[in-house]
Amino acid sequence: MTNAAQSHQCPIQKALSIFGDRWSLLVIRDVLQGIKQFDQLQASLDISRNLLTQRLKALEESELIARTPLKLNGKRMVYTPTKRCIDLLPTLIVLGNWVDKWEVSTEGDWSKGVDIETGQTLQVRITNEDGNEVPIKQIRASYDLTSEINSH
Amino acid sequence: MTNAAQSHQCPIQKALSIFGDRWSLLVIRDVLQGIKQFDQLQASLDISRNLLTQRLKALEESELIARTPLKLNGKRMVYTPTKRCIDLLPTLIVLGNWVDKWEVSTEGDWSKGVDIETGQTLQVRITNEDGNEVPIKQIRASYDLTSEINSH
DNA sequence: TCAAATAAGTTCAATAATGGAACTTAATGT
DNA sequence: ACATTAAGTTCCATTATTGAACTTATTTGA
Repeated sequence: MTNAAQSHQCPIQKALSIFGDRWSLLVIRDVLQGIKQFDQLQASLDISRNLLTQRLKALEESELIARTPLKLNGKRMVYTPTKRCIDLLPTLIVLGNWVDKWEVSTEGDWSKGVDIETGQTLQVRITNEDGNEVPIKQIRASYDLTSEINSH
Repeated sequence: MTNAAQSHQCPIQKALSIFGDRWSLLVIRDVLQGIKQFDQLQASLDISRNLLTQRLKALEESELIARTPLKLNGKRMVYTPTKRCIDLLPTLIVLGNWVDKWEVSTEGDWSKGVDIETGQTLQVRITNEDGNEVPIKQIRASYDLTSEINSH
């Protein structure tokens, strides 16, 4: 219980408090892919319906997903990503790139994002304020990782 | 149950199957920050000890964390990040940047990574193969998001 | 050297989260 | 009008997480 408070300030912790359960990020992925309706999400994810209801409600409250009637005052609903949700795309892309690099091929649609203009595969660069790429060994995460790198 | 198989091929799904529970990513964060011992991790995270045991074991099996005795044949253990774990840093940084952008300030150490050479804050760029930055609206995630962007 | 403190877990019972299946209610399509 | 589709809800079984006390071995310090 030494410094659990610190954890609470941490942005990673904050992010996990928003979509750090077993389903939310997959719901986000599907909504970003254009799946709009409850039953389609349920089928795509193979998630329990009551859980999907909960997750959608929570994501709506976090303003990551908007829930609007298909027709005015109708009961058929449509789920769409908000701007902040769309802004999670880079996160999903880096994560996808990591998996592609380190795990045996998963060959899904989501492997990498694609540049609409050129059709090219997207990459993620970590840069400093000068715009220069910073290699991982040169990153300090409030701790000097150069001493951490082992042989695995 | 339509295409749950598709989910299984997806790298996001794969990533979540490795560290997509409520604790693993925080364990990874702490280990990347240089926390090395069981009790220190437990105190920092305020996690139940038996769960921490489980998570460390799973992360070791996924080769994200190495568990080695502090002294040869000793019982005191040391947990360190593997290369693939260190390679998750960009993901953590993009995620942290997202939180910093969209959520009220959390002011933790982990806000952003830092370039050891210049001390500068790190940024994330999505680029195409030509090295040109690609704006989010120009990203296709197996679906054209330009039609998705709403007013939220 | 020997007792006290530290480290790394394990065990077990209580609580919370998730999963599965059937059910309700309203809107569509024919 | 009638069958079907869509969006949930309800309820129970299963699994995961939590909290606290307990074990075992290792250090540390008087």
